[in-house]
Amino acid sequence: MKSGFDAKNIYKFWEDNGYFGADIKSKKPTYSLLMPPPNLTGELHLGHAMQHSVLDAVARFKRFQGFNVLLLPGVDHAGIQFESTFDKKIAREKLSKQKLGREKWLEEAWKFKEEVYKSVSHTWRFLGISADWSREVFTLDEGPRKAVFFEFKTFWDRGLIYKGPYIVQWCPKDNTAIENAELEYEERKEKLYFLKYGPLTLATARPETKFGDTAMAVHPDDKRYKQYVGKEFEIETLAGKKKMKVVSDKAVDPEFGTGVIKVTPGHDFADYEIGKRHNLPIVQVIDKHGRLTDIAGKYAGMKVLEAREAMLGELEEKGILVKTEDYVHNVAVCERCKSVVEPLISEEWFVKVGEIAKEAVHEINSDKIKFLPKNYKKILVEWLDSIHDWCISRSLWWGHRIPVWYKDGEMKVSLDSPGKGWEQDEQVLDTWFSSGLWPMSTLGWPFANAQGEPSKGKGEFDPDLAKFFPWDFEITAPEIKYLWIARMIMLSKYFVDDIPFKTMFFHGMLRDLEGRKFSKSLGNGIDPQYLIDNWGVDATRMALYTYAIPGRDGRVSKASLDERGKNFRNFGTKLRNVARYVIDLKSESSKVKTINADDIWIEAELIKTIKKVTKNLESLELHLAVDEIYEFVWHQFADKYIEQSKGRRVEAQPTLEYVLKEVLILLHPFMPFLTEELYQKFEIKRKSIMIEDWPSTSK
RNA sequence: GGGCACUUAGCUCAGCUGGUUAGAGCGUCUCGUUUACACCGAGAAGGUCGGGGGUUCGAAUCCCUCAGUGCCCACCA
Repeated sequence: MKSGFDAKNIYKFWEDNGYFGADIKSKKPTYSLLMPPPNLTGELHLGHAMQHSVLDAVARFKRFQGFNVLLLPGVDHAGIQFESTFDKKIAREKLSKQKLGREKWLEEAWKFKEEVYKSVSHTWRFLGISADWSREVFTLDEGPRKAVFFEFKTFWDRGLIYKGPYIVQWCPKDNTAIENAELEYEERKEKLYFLKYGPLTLATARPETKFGDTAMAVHPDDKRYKQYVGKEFEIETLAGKKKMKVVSDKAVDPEFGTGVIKVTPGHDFADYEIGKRHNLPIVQVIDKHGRLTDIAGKYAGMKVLEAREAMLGELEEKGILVKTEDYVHNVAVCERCKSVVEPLISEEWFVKVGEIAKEAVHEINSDKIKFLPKNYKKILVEWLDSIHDWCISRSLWWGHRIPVWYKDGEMKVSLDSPGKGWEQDEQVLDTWFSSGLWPMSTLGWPFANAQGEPSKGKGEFDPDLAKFFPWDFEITAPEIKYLWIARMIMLSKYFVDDIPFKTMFFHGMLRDLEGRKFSKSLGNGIDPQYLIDNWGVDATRMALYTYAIPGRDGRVSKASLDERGKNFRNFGTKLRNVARYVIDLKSESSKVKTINADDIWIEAELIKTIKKVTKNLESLELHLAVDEIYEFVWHQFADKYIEQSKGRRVEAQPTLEYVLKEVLILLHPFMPFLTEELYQKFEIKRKSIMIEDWPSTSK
């Protein structure tokens, strides 16, 4: 290495020497790691820094062990999240979607994406991530675009995709349908209103949906109301009198409220089902902006909560509102923007995933995937067992546009425009529709062969897929286990008939001291760059590894991270001083090798440490590996052996050098920069510590 | 309502395929200006491993139970 030893130079030195690249022609055994693509909505956060550091440590370890390692990097376009971040940004510049128009908006969005990407990319290099940058993928790249089209086309041709008006969870703020898995529930203290409907009284939390009621329902076995079932009554509404039937349905809980419910098929999932069973009409009361429609008369245009407040007086006046009770229940909110979602009817695209999920369950139950922690196997199987059709359309602009074209009532599935006059579907595909293909689309699937034909699977025409798939290692946060992990397992099985990865590592969530997730809105985030600036990259990585335990959340604060950062910074200094003592200040080595009890002891301890660290790395318990090396270097090698060597320095020199060199290699996966710097001080050496061999214990 | 975790020193946490006096970092206290290092060294105090019960020669580690905390899923209007 020519110039100085700062991290930047070291990183460039590695990159220039091609140490990060995977070799498709290599005869060595393969070990592949897939980076979970971070969302391009801001800088990398601590969780990213942790998972990417883990990937890097494993990658470096496997290289030492002689594997042909592929660590493939990439980023995700993150549909809803990116779009709302970007819209907020342009709102500050007094711009909007309406003002810009789709084309211009997309143009600006891509510029913003590049901006954010730069910072992410910079942080990766700062962290020392040894990824194969020549293979980096963005989910909106041409490769994934074709993969997504292939996915859509295949589902379409096989009749698994359908479009139609269905009840969906609608986020009025993001203005798009979202999935159940994208919801959160918040406990709210609200009121339960008892309303008089003809001869019956019923309880509801949502009087504003009254305009959309098309029936009343009771439980079939409820003796109290048997006489009313099937009959029609005239009831008083705020928009005049209206005829309404009483139906019986087992979905009604006779214990709740009065045992009677109003059925609003347009704005409630359960009611929608009841409506289907009894052929009830659907009336839209709430529009896609969360406001009441014209049918609500003078309440039209009001937001849901406003309308609810506003209509209470009139309800009471007309004697419809009988009483109110305090009521605590869970309200569904959008996971991204936290606004209350409205179930409503919308024209959306769906995939029938039942059979695909079944196959995925078989795959998981065959234990070909090792889950860490292992209880995630059960968690995923349970979710897949009760899966419902996947709503894949989003009313957004940022994403893969639905590859369907219309002209004169005709419709065509095509990647690009079929010709003049064809209009493309306005909607884009759910982000996870493309992310679910990540394990394959990153390897060139499905058009990897020379003929440009879709591949049938891991065949001879897909050299990358054949070589690196399934991935040996994948890591992620537990929060996207259904959205992403389950989808990858389903889609891999369906399209290439295999598992996507052999080991699936779910790390814990880093939380603040109150146990809350880190989020921009809470402002409790800790920037990894802050830690790097204060304690250095290597120390930051070490601190993060102590939290990288499968399935265990970690509570951290700036202070607690500073504490660990400082500790490992000190450890780095310790190691630097050890190296100074051993190498810089070395006296002549003894020609005759004399071994005493101390030498035998330290070598035995070293062997023990190598064994433990190797085992811990194999089992992906990085926190234990870090602990072992720390203990050995500081308290055995430095405090004991080096202290005792001072009286017999010349004799001890070969052992000092031997142990130090082994230690540097053991530590390199975790502290790559410092170990490379110190390694370069040895006179007889390979060009880089990265091309050393993992210490052997057979000595 | 269902499921899954967690509860170990003042703080944040390791350890848990059962086995010598239960560990780390930080914090606290005592001592130390030795020629790698004060971003240091030597040493000390501090825990009935949430409560109770069981299995065992032996349990922080396995089983049952209770309590508290957290997370996930479902969701009743």
